[in-house]
Amino acid sequence: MKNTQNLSTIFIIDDDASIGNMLEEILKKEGYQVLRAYSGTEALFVLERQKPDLILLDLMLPGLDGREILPKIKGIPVIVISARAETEDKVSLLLSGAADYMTKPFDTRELLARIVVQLRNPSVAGTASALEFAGISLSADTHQVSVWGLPVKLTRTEYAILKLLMANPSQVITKTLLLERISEDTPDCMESSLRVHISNLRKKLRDAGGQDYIESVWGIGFKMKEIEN
Amino acid sequence: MKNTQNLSTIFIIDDDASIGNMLEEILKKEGYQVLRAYSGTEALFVLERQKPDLILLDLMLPGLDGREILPKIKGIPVIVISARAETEDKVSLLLSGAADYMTKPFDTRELLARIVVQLRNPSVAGTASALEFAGISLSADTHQVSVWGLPVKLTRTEYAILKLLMANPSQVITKTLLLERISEDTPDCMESSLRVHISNLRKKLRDAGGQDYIESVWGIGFKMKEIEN
DNA sequence: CGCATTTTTTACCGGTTCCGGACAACAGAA
DNA sequence: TTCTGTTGTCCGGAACCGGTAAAAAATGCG
Repeated sequence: MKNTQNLSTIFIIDDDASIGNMLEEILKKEGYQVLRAYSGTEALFVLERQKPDLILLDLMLPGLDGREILPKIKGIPVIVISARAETEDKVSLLLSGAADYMTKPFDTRELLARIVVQLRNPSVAGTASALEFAGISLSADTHQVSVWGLPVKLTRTEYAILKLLMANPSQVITKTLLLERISEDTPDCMESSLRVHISNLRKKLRDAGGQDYIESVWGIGFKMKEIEN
Repeated sequence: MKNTQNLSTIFIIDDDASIGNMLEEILKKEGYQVLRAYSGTEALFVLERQKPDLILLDLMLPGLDGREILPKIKGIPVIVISARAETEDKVSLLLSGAADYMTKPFDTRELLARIVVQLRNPSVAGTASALEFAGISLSADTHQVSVWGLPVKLTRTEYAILKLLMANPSQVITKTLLLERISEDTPDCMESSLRVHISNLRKKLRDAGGQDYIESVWGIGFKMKEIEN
């Protein structure tokens, strides 16, 4: 069963033309859309305007190393392809955010299978465009939120928090997870800020909807309150 | 700081005791909760009552083959471990739903990294890490506990204790182990405190369920009481 | 540059939870 | 039984956490 309908876009980042061409050919034969980049800087440039569903990243790159661009990729699964077979390399790359690691030379059938595995994941691929929860509606494209029709003006952070909470209703979101998602690269110690943001968000929602929507779980984090009609 | 709170449960399905024991030891050292099963049928039986966060599945199993139980697992990532290195095996297993595939012998560091990759996934909305025992249900998602449907409000420590006890039902948990897991950053948290926590936990469960669920083993520790219907 | 908005820090309060001692109740050994 | 070590529970103080307001710092905008 091939992906003949749901053609996903795969981004090949590889300076080696021969391997890249072979991959492109195989992937296209499988019905995938293919993007190409031949250096790390080029890859980042492409990623600024396009959002592929999967990235095949060769580590040996001119200019920016693969290791350096991996942390800059967010929300897209990355399969690292490398000639290095040492465990240290695999471990460090996987822990740095890679979704999988294949050693050259590899069997293309296995690569194709592992690509399917990644694309099968409904994680970030289709970022839900609209969320709805007990009167709160949140649209991703317009970045607007309304409670029972009344528009509510939220700041960027408040919006991010609410989105994360509404994406997993009735599930506790850890404070650490919230902090990671909201302010990506601050080392630590803004747990107090989170409290303030939650407080402000609560207030705005309460002013618009008349009730408190966010529940705090002592010592753990926050969740959307279960509302019974 | 280490993730003391979010210890995930990993389910090892392997009939080979030596490999299984080694895995269990390593995983526990990493702070994971471990479940074991030694056959396919046993694995399915366990999965009816518990929902781990990840499954390590050895293909060579007595009775039900690993291939047969893989399709029955839904919503939990499965890392297949097998001695067969042929591409056909990898491909078929990956396409059948496996999240990853490791060939024996493998480097445990790589396995640990790949486990992290799977657990890192903002997992399927499905309820992971749910435990059920004689009317007590404990869900990791909502961080809530209920006895025969009645919600019980537990402290963070109480929750941790109960989770540890319920993860290994009818097995004595030593006081020292409980102390290690619960207050990771207190040098030697007094044993008297643990007694208090257990006492409070007992009281809350008793108030909701009408009976005492925790049994104390003189001089050793605690375990869940065996309850006959 | 000045101004407005947003984010972060700081401080404080009230409530929750934890700790560890005290002491009675209990189980096991002699 | 008596003695000894363990367990269950009560309790006060300490430490911690969460909510909010106000100030300070950072950011965006014209």
